[in-house]
Amino acid sequence: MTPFLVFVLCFFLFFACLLPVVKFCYSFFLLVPFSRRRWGVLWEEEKTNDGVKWKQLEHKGPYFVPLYEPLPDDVQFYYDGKPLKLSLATEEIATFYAKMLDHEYTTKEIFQNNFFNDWRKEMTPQEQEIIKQLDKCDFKEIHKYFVDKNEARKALSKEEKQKLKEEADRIQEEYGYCILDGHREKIGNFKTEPPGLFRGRGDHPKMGMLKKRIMPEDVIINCSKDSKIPEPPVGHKWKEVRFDNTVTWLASWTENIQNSLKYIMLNPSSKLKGEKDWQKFEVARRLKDVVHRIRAQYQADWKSKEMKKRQRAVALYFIDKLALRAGNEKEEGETADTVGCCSLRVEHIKLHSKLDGQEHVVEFDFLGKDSIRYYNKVSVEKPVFKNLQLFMKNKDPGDDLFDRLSTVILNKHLQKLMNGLTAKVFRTYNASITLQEQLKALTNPEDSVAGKLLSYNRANRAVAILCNHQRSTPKTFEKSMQNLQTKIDAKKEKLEKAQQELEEAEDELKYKKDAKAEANVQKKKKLLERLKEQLAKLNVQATDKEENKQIALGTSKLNYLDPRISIAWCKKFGVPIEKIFNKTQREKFAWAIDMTDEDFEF
DNA sequence: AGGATTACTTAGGAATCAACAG
DNA sequence: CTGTTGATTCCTAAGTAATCCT
Repeated sequence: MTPFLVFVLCFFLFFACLLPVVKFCYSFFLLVPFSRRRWGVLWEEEKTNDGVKWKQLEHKGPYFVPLYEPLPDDVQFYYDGKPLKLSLATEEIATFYAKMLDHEYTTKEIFQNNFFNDWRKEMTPQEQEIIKQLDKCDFKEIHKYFVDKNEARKALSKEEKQKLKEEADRIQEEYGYCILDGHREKIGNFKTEPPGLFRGRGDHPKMGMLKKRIMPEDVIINCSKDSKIPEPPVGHKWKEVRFDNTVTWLASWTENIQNSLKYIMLNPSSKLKGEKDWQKFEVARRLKDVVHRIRAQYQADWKSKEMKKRQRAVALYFIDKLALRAGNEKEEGETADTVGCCSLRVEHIKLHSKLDGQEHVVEFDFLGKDSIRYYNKVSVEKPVFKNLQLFMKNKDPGDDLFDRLSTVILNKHLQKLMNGLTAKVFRTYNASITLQEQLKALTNPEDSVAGKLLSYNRANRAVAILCNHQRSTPKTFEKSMQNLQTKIDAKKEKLEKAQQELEEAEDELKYKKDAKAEANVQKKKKLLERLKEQLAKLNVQATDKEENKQIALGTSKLNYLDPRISIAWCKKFGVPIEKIFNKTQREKFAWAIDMTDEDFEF
């Protein structure tokens, strides 16, 4: 080897070794100050290594919720009027039911039956012999015990509460964080789910079933090979320890109700989740560029010779226009009967050639995710209407509306139209674009901050309505509305009084033009102005509240609205970001707060 | 190809916390 | 200071969609 070659080799080796150092320094000294770029660079980096989500992952495993503490001897369970001492396992399950006694769930037959079935399975043979009917079980004393215990906890002294808080903080500190690629990151759900009775939403066939306690033997740990592997609690073992860096979860277990997996994952504030979130909105922005083409195509497909294509085109139209969910098929009898677009049945829509002065109206009425009702009357294009008539012909109410379509077929089609496009992207896209348009239309630059916030909430509300994000009217709604009205009335009265006083003061000024009278007029004027402002603010509040009664704004804000739209709006109109994003939201959207200027356009 | 499994996002309600009025 | 109320945080169920498996 010639000295020259050796030199060249050393030269390259030297720089190869230096590369990580250079990279580190670069990111440290250059990118941190210009943090706007940080996310961009990181994303670029991630794209190159396919499937690998991290290089280093170290954590302590899940925090296991405390074991069951038996009831004191004087708290009794009664069967058929007679006290009955239960075995520990049976007693624990009894407490699950007892705790829920004043919840609506326990009045439902399915809940009762499922509970009783599962409970009996865990009883000793002797208990099984005695306890044969749920309605002979008396849990009242146990119920009262827990109610009292709750009260007692609330009534604890400041110091005692502080102590409990400190203990919780200690657990959070120990189990609530992990090390991911050298950064300490917050974990989302670091505790195992406690045992209890399954609370499904809507008409769930499994409500009331026993949700078993998770033990270390059920848990799979995922971490990096060279990290400090978490210790299972003493006397226990993990089900498995694996080192899979193509997934983002830290631990998982199989839940016994649906036999599905549960995961311990990172908090939304983490870099990993933030990048994913950002990516999601970038995909939606790409849809913006091609959506016109896609719309033109599905409109053309309404007239296709193939039934399959027509169904696809009509379904996509619904997903686009009404922001419906995709609607995967689900196993019958395992979950509540809910549907999305592709799984709509004939019974879920009604067709009206004419309704309330509109033509070709489709009336939707079905239960969607979480058994939330979707009810809407929409006037559609004539070909859509004709197609729906065709799809419904010779079908029973319980038949699929789109019998030749599934989410898999639809998504395969979408994938061809745009890289990364799936049905749910339309929801993200339509939500974000609606917010941007509504903000443009509703914001008045002359308004006060409070007025601008009302506009923001209204824009947010338009999105929530589009996405059908509902909530049950808060229990205290009527009362708090009344309180607000009382306040408004009081303010009005004050205002009238101030008005009168001002007039009087002005009269007096006309009468004796001295400095004192002049000052008085000015004072009264100021007071009047202030009261007017306060009244306006209260009225705004009342409007906002009423309009928000059954609408949940949080879900769209957290999941569908590109935070950069909101941040740009704040910057443009001088509204502090804290007014629209609370602490958690600011943490989740740190990536966006970092990179957004006032001229950002979705 | 298509059903099953896995991984991850989205969702509303309950529990808890903080702010405010009385 | 204390109880009420609204806001925030926690919890975990219920979706979507990718991937695995046969």
